[in-house]
Amino acid sequence: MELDDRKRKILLAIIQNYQDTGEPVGSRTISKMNDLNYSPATIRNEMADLEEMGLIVQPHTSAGRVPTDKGYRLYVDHLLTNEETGLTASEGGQLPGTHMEQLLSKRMDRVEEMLMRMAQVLAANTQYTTMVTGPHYKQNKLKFIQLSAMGGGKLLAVIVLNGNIVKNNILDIGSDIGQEALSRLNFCLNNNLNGLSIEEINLPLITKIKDEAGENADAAAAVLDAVAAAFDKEDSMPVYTSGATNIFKYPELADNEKISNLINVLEEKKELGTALGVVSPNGSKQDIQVYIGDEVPVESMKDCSVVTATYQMGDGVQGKIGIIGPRRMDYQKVVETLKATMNQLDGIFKKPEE
Amino acid sequence: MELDDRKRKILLAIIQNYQDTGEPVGSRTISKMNDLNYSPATIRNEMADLEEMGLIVQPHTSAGRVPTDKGYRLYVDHLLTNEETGLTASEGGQLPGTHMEQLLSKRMDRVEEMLMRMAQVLAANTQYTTMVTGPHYKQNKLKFIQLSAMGGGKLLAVIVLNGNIVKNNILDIGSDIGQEALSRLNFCLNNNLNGLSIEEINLPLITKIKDEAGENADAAAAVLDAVAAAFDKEDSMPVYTSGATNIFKYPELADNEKISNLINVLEEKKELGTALGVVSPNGSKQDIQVYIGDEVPVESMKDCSVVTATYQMGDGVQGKIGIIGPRRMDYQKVVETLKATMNQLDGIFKKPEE
DNA sequence: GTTAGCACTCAAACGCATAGAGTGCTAACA
DNA sequence: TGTTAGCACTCTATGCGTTTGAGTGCTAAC
Repeated sequence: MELDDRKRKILLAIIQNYQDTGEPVGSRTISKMNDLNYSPATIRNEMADLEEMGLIVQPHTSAGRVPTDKGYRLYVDHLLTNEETGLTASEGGQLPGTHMEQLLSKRMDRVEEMLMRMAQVLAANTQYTTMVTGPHYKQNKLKFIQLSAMGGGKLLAVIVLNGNIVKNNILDIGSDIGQEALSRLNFCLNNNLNGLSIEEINLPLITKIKDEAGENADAAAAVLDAVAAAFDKEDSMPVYTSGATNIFKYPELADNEKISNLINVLEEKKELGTALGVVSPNGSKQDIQVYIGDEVPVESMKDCSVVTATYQMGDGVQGKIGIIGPRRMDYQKVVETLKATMNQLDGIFKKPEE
Repeated sequence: MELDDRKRKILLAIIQNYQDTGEPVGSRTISKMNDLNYSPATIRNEMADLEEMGLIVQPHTSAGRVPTDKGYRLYVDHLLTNEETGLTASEGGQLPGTHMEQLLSKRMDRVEEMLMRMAQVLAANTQYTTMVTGPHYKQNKLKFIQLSAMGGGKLLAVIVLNGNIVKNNILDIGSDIGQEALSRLNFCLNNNLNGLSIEEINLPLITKIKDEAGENADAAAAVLDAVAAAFDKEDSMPVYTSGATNIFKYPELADNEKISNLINVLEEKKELGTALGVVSPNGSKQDIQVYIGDEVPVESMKDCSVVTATYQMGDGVQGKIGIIGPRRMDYQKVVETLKATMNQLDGIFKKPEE
């Protein structure tokens, strides 16, 4: 069966109406809309066709129609490829970037705090739940290491990776090292390791470093362990969430067990990496992905939809932002908000780098 | 009216029964218990007295009795002052410290991760919600500062406070400083500041440092700002939570709006400091506090009870652990679990310090 | 002081009728 | 041939009266 123009219009009308109300949409409602001057009976015939095509369903025999995942997919694909469609602009309310602009222009030095705030603002603006991963490096390299004596046989190793990702490690090396020996060890490590990726730190190099370190070989080994840990991806991928309680606003998600599962995933931050998907190695700038219902790769989110975007921080550092809402999420608004946010982020991170 | 022994026994029986079931307790239920061989009518008379004393109430005329906050308070005070009361030991299930022992014996170097895990284990063991503050210093002092050049006019300032609390700050100072000048600045700052508390860094000292820094006075000022930020308490008090979804298990908290508010507070971590109370300056070792219902200082937790404990990490560093559950929380189990946890923490942090 | 008995209360559960939104089908119409 | 009015039918949600049962307070007897 063919999806002609009238059918498409009706599908769109159903989706829009369902987005607003959350209730199944009947033929009479559609027939009363301005641009569709047909009787309910005609609409009903078309609806029967749309149902046959798997784009809408009835929750029960005598109810209106609700879009299926397939129906939403059609709508979203249409939305993403063809920007200025017959869809009305996201109606009024808060302008997507209003608060965001002030927030981002502050240019906080603590990137993490900024990301947290960003999650909060996005959640408040969209009324959905937001998750943001910390910055993540494509192909990470060691910038430099700084060792300091802490007394009590402890050594502070500050490890800085490309993209200014800083990791602290307090190492217990048994006994204190003299100031001069520490300087030498510091120099030795930096001399041998700076600019290398984790793969380039191989056994011969490690042996060489231990040789050069002499009596402080143990300390050198401890620092190398810390370096390995600093490169560990899991570790360097914190996820910030905000607006988890927004899901209470959508009655179709109101099942207590489901809410509980979802909030649990958000709190324990276990599967959020999966939900956000992999950062595509050579992804385009605004790599916006939409997962609808069952398409979401996390079990407890299969009643929701998730929209993700990749942010670029210059210098090859990037991360992901995800917005979780009900299936009947306002995809248009969310996609627009994400695009605007990405643009602003780009502007801020590009300028001061030059 | 006097609270004689029989009345106390009946109150205890009501509390225990209500803890198990969450339902109002009737006179017949109490009368069937082993150690109270009285007819329901007798029990009813006593119950009427207990109600008059404000220790129990009826949710409605023809319902059983439920303990009031005042009733719980009596019970908890009794529990805390007089350890080995007629109360049966916390019955079976998971031995409080089982997993905790393995966890803590690992002695992770990353204290924060350990605290997060601790929150998780406590939540799993108790089936309540847990919050843990990061380590917090009573009267904090600067241990040392380490400056490193990062290129691009950026400076990495690593600030270490007493108790090995490490803060990173990337400072933008406009133009790079030469290696030698940086060494001098580093020495100057450490020479003047090490061992001082925030109050001791006063204007004359700041002027002196700027003088000594000479042309790098701006950079010195930036570092001093970073030091002030490092001392900022709000900033150094992360709160980890776990088991937020455990509240779904208790039907008396099942009101969606209340759950939403509570989870929101837990997620945004706003008022958790208030909920955990102030760390008492000269508190005893295991400073266990119980807040029942309306006693909890946070609005959205007034339907819950909160039990807090102070943990000591040696060297004057301490923090707070809080457990949030329904009013009918198993106070005995929670208090015991917390005490056991505190003891284990003490053992671990004391030993390697000597 | 304790207990049996009884009338009373109230929330929750149940059954049942009703309203109303919406459908599919058929037949008539342009 | 596409569109529409009309109608019988379906199914959920709502409201309402009834019943059930747990529990109480009071009184009178032990």
